[in-house]
Amino acid sequence: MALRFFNTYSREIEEFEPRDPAKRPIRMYTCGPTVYSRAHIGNFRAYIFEDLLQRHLELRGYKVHRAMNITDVDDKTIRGAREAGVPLAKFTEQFKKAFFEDAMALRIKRADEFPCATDQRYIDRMIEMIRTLISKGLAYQADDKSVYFRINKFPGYGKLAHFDLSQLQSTGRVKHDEYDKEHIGDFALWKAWDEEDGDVKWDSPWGSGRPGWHIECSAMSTALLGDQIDIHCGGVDNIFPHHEAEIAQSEGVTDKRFVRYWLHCAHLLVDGQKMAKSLGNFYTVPDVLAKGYTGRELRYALLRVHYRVPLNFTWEGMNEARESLDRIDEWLMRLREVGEKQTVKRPIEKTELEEALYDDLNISAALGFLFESIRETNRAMDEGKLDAASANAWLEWWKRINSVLDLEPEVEIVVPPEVTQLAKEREDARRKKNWKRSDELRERISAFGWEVRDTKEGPKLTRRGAP
RNA sequence: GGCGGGGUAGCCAAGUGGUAAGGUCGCGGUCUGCAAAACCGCUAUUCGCGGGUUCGAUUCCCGCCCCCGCCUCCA
Repeated sequence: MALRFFNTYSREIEEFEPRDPAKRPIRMYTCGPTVYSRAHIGNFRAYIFEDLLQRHLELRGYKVHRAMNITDVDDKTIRGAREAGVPLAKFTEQFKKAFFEDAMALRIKRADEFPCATDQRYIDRMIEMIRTLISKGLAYQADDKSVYFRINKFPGYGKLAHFDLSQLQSTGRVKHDEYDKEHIGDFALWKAWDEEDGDVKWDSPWGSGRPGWHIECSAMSTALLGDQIDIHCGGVDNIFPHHEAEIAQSEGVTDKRFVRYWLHCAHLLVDGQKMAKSLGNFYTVPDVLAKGYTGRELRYALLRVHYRVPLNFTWEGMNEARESLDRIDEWLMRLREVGEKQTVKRPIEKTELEEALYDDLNISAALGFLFESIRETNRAMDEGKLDAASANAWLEWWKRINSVLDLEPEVEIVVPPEVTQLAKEREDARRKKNWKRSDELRERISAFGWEVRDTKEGPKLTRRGAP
């Protein structure tokens, strides 16, 4: 079955054909965080989508080489550092660290490369690219000493966003220096130093300054992945201007098609509104963990809705995530019990879940199949009709599936001695049919976060909301 | 104004030209001392609204309404 993705460029679902699948890995570039504050869970929705995409490609047998940039110089990082009274690098360091912590909590696979915009290697490359753009007439230095991209000289500008440049309206979000630019839509490649930048500056043929926002991605992606990359992802808000500008810069320099497939993730909403720092309606990963949820639960909550559909974040949704995961956990435990005695392992031949993902990562259909399978195998186990070999076959299947979803609970959690002791006392009480004491002890066990279940094989302790 | 995304049960959410997956919640049942877990049953005569095409539309076409996003440094 063919792998298909919705390409923002064409606005159509297209069959995925990597540029050169035989000779080299798929080249994937994903827009990463701007490290001026801790990323919020809306940012992480995009990173989880990219994680799902990469893992799914790998399950399919592709090798993936992925780069994720870290923007560690821009207006906001400079302002933050100034306000904190620390050097830029020191200011951004804490948020880089936080980003990796949060990504790990959400089980996001590390990219192969995490280039930083302030790396001299990339600054040099940006300067080189800007030089080329100027020599081709695609860029110019204005009176304010900054260098701008001349969008009127690049005919394709606006094609990704499907914008007609004459229709552009200012939202007032960004201050325009209209006197200096030839066209209001011209964007900065190199920003001339000004006082507010303090000691944040690099030398260039156009004087001291710093890179514009978009050029870093063009420089780092082409430096690490080559002139032409297979997949480029980000949030929908990056379509314009950021990715549009990247196309203009990269293709302006190389004269080659920059990206084959543009994939964009819809926003995470709160109360029906986009989650954003500027609106103040955001949660960070630690905020969610502080409410008692695990990274795994948040991962599930952000993963379970198709990436192109806006997802409204709610605590009710977090609870649904918890309950759904508990269902999966219970199922795995039962399968392991049934499969224990049998060692021959061969996955069950079920491809529905993977096929759902082939269809533009249809995660909802995929999870639908997972839960249907869970119900069917649970029924078979209830009836004693699932043999050890089949249980193991399902476990092997799950192992494959879980390499994409990564939703399995952490290693077996050891039951604390206090809980074991309470469970023992409860069994004594139950033997004496002292139900009142038995129920009290169940309550006390529950207070430790554990649940005791009386099964035919005796009492069993399980942990609710496992990490 | 331009360009997108979305509107399917209390909530979340797939899907198809032939009469609606799954999750969660709720109710009833089996099991249990009682529970829990699991399973069984019930829960949208209906897919934003109005037309059209069709034997048949939630699905295709036209018009309209509502929500969200982007329109030059937001994932």
